[in-house]
Amino acid sequence: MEKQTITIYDVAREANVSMATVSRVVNGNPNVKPATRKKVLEVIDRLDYRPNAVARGLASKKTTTVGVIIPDVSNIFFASLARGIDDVATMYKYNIILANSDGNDEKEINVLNNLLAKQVDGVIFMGHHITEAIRGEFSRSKTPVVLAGSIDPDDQVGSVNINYQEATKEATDLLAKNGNKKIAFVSGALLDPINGRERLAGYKAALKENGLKYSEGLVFESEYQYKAGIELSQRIINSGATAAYVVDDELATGIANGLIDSGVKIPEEFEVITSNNSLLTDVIRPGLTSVTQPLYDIGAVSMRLLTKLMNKEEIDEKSVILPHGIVKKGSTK
Amino acid sequence: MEKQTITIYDVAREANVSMATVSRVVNGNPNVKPATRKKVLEVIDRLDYRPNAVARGLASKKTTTVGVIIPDVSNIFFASLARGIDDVATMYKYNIILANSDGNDEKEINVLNNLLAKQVDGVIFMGHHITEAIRGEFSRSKTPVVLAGSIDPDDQVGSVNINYQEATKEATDLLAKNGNKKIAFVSGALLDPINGRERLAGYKAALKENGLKYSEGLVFESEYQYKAGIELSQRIINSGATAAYVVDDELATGIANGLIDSGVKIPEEFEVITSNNSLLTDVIRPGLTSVTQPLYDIGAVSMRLLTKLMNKEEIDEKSVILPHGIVKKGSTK
DNA sequence: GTGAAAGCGCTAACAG
DNA sequence: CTGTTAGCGCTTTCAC
Repeated sequence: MEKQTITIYDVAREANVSMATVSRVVNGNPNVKPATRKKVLEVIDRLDYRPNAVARGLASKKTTTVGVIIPDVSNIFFASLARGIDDVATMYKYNIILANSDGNDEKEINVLNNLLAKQVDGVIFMGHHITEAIRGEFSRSKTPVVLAGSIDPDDQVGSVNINYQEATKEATDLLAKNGNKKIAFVSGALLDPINGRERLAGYKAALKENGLKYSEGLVFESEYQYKAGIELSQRIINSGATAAYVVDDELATGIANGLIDSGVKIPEEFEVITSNNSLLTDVIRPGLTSVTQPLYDIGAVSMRLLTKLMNKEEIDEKSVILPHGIVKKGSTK
Repeated sequence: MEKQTITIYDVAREANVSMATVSRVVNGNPNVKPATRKKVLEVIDRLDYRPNAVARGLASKKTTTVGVIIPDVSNIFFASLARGIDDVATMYKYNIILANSDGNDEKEINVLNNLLAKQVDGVIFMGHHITEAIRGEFSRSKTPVVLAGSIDPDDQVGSVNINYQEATKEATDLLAKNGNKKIAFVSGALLDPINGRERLAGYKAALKENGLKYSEGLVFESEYQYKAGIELSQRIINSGATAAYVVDDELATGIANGLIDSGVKIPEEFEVITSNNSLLTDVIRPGLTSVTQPLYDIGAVSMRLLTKLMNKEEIDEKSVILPHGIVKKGSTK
C-alpha cells in the first residue's frame, strides 16, 4: 500500500477552499484573506504537503532551474566559477543542473539539447571555444545563454570575462622590463580564442612596446598538466628563453619544478609568471608571480546576468569585463 | 507573435497517427511498424520536435535527475567525487542538480527539501557529518539516498567510502616504524565521524601496536586551509613531535612549508604523511607521502549504487568500501 | 477575496 | 501494431 502523495487538491478539500486559493497562499499571492490563509497554512502543515515543482513547471512554463555546461568540474579553475554560479543561483531561487562536457564539441551539443529538453530557464556555458554548431543551437532556442570565462568571437550571447589581452600584456611587460630579451609564451591550444587571439595578441603587443622581436620558437603549446610542464621545461631551456608567461597554473608549476630540477635558479636565471593565482602558486617554492582573475566573481556575475536575461530586463552591456591584477611572488625579480 | 512550441500532438496530426504512437517511437518502444516509425521520425525531424522532459516527468513520475548535495564544489576533494558522480549519471542517462551546502546543517535541510520538491529520483549526499535532522528527512521521503565519502554512524542509507580507520593506522604505523616516538595527529573537527571515530581510532591502534602511548597534546584540530597549516606548524614543533599524520592535503602543505620555513628539515628531522594524494603533494618539495583514496571512483560507485536503488534492484551490500593505499614520496624516510 | 474550469505536454493502461 | 482515454499536480484566466 503505497503512501499516497498528497496534492494541492487534498489541501483544498480539507481546508474547504478551492485549489486556486491554496495555490495562491503557496505562492504568496497577497489576494487572500488572512483568516483563510491561516487555515490553509494549517492544513498544509498538518498534511505535510509539499508542492510538486515538476507540475508547477509544466503549468507555468518555468522550472527555476538553469543548465551549466562545464568542461570539467574537477578542474579548480572551472570549479571556482561553478561555485560563484551556484551561490548567485541560490540567491535568486534557482537550481543548477551541472553537466561536464570535457570541452568536447559533440558532447557539448548533446548536453545542451538535453538541458533544453529539461526546460531549463537559462544556460551558462563554459568552454575553450565556441563552435559554429553550438552557436547555432544557442540561437535556435529562445533560452537565454551566458558565457562564463569563455569568448565568442562574434558575441551574440552574454558573456563575462577579464581582459585577457591586457592582462597578458602587463605580465609580459613586467618580464621585459626586468631585462629579459627572450620571453617564452606557454599556452594551451592556440586555436582557442582566449589563447590564440587574446593572450597571444597581448604578448606580441608587449614585445613590440619593449622593442623585442617576436619569434615562433618561443611560443609553446601544451596540455594543462603538471607533467607536461616538467617535460616542457627542457625545451624551454633549449629555446634560450630567460623568462616565461604561462597561461595555466598547473602547467606553470610543472615548468618551474622542471627548471629547478635542472639546476636553473628561479628567479635569478629564469623568471616565471602564471595566470590563475591558485593555491598551487603559493605551495611551490619560490611562489609564482601570477595574473589574478576573479574566478568566483566571473561565475557569480554570469549568473546575475543570466537572471536579468531570464527576466527580460534591459541589459546595458551584454559583455561584461571584470578587473584583473598581478601579484608578485618569488618567481620574478 | 510567439513561436508556438510544437508538441507530440502536432507530430501525431501531421503523421496521421495517434499521440500514443508518437510517444512510442520517441521512447524507442519496439511495438511500432517500421514504416510508421519512419514516417513519424520524418515528421519529428521536419517539425523539429523536441520532447518536453517536464511533461514527461509529471506523467511518468520520473525525472531522470538526481540531486547532489556537496559541501563545496570548489574544493578539489569534493569536485573529484562530483566528477565521478556525473560521469556515471550521464552513462545511465541521468542529470545531476548540484547544490552546495557549505557543510551547514540548516542549508543541507533546505537544499534537500528543495531537491525533493523538484522530484529528483535519488540523492547523493556528501557531508562531514550526518545530523539527526537530515537523517530524519532522508527516511521521511521514499527517495533513495547514497552517502559518498561520508559516514553515517548507524547506516540506514547506502554509502561508499574507503576504510579510513585502516588507512590511518597504516600511515601512523609507517611513521612509528621509522622510529618516531611522538607522532602528531592533525585533523579537522573531531566531531566529524570520519575524523573523530575512524581516523582517530586508527591512529590510536597504530600507537598501541608500536608500544607508544597516546597523548592529547599531540592531537590537533584545524581548518582545512594552507594558512592554518602554516600557523599550526609552530605549535607542532613545540609539541615535541617528530612526525605527523595529516588528514587534508592543503593543511599538510601548509604545515610542511611552515616547518621548512622554520628551518626544520623534512624528512630528516620531521616526517609527514597526508591523506588525499592530490596534485599539491607533487608540487611541494619534498613531495608528500600520502594515503591514496580513489576519489573519482567513490563518486562513480556511489552513483552506480544509486541507480540500483532507484531501479529497486536487490543490493548485496549497502555500504561499499573501496581500496586505499599509501604512496611514498620525499616527506618520509 | 474566492472558485470553476481549462489546460501545460506527455505517459500509460486498456481496447481493439 | 495502433488508437482512446484518463490523468500527473499545478497555474491561470475569467467570473462572481
